Amino acid sequence: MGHEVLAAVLRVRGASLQVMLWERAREPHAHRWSLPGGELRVDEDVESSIRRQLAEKVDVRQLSHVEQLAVFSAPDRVPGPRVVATAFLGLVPSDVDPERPADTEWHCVEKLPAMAFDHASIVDRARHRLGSKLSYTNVGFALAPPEFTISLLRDHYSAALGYRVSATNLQRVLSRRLLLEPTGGTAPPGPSGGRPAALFRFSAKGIKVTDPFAVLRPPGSGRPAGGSGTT
Amino acid sequence: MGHEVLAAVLRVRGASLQVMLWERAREPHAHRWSLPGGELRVDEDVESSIRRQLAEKVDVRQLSHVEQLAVFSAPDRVPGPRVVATAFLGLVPSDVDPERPADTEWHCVEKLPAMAFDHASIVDRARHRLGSKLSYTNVGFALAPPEFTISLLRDHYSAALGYRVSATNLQRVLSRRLLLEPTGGTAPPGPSGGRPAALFRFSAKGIKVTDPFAVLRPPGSGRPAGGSGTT
DNA sequence: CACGTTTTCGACCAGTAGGCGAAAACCCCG
DNA sequence: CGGGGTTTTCGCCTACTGGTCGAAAACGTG
Repeated sequence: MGHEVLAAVLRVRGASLQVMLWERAREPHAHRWSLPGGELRVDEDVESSIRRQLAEKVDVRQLSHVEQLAVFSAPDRVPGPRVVATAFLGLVPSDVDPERPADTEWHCVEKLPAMAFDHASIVDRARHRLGSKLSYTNVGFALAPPEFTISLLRDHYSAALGYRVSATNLQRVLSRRLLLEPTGGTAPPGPSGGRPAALFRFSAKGIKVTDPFAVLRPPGSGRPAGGSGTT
Repeated sequence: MGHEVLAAVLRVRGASLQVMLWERAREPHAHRWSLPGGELRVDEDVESSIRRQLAEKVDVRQLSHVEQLAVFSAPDRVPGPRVVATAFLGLVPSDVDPERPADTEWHCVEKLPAMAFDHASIVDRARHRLGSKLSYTNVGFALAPPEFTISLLRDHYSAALGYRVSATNLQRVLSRRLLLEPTGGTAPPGPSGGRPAALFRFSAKGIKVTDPFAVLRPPGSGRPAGGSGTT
């Protein structure tokens, strides 16, 4: 029974969320688009494996986030011999455009091309996971450059979530979690003028929220923003 | 490369959270305790597989919740040929005590016995996941009988979370999500008297929260308890 | 220098959870 | 049968959160 690793690598481009896809040259499912990945080797765990395989497509240093998504194991998910897949979610900041082989391209997740095997459902799962985690973790910073304006961050959140978010709110929420640190610099205003935006960076001093907030907290532990995220 | 499925099946007993373990009779790791599970067959997906394998230990109808946890894939996680494991989290209500084979026993998660392979870390992961999901989903009901008092529910939450929760708060939080439905009946008071507690059941009319709340919501969507849990 | 544009900030409101403390409902005992 | 102990239940208050709105700040352009 084979085991493969696959990754839905997402990034924000303009106002849309994109996923990195790879056009299959060979049968089965030739000319359909698939997720990067490949067979798990005997001497590596799944995370090492996906990082190794992604390195062929993008510079791994540019991957700002990698996490396990789920196992896809329907017996007939690929034709031929049985293959179980461990799927990952990967994120790339919006300021880098990694060199990539000619057979890979970024596609908007809203209108995916003809996808191979069950890869469309993996992309869906990745979108959903990203959307869920955006609000209660700090993975949002994995989508943005090291220095960014609140407007840019808002646009990224909007693209990933699929609905408009308010810059006022976003800034306040993140500030309360001590995640925003002003760099002092400002970004030049756009061609139509406007007040120059202040630049921020992600503050490592902040609350690192990996897991959801506990709604039911230990007694006397203050409020959510007081920092009760486990880890 | 082999693939196995394993489950950390948890339940609350009194004030402690327990996990179902199985004592290995054969080498390797004979007499150490391990999680139920076994090899994935070629004609089943991982979830079907874990349900089938758990059926040998407990009545599957008593499993109130099953979900994928993570893949454990360190090359040397088990001696001998490579085996990748898909781990699950399972929950059993506290009112049933399934008949079980003589070689399986419930152990308090606080003081686990000598565990086989990497199973201790899987139990840890399961505890952590349950704790996280308790507050923002309704998996809490999977730990309780179909009819329960608020005090019982509070005790279960306390056991699973590892800290005291207030019954007042718990009731209010769950009520706001429309998850509590009074049955009308009352439970007899304990041996030391006291006001009889009202019985509740889990209301299917309520907000089914599977994913975390969105802290940043679409505009004009009201408040968290207004029901913005995705799905 | 008035105007449009974009960012930033402050104020207000509704809703949420945490923390009491009092009242209700029961048992037991004298 | 009434008082004391026990447990549940309910109401009130506070702190804090996120959503919304509008005004002020800071820039370019005509």
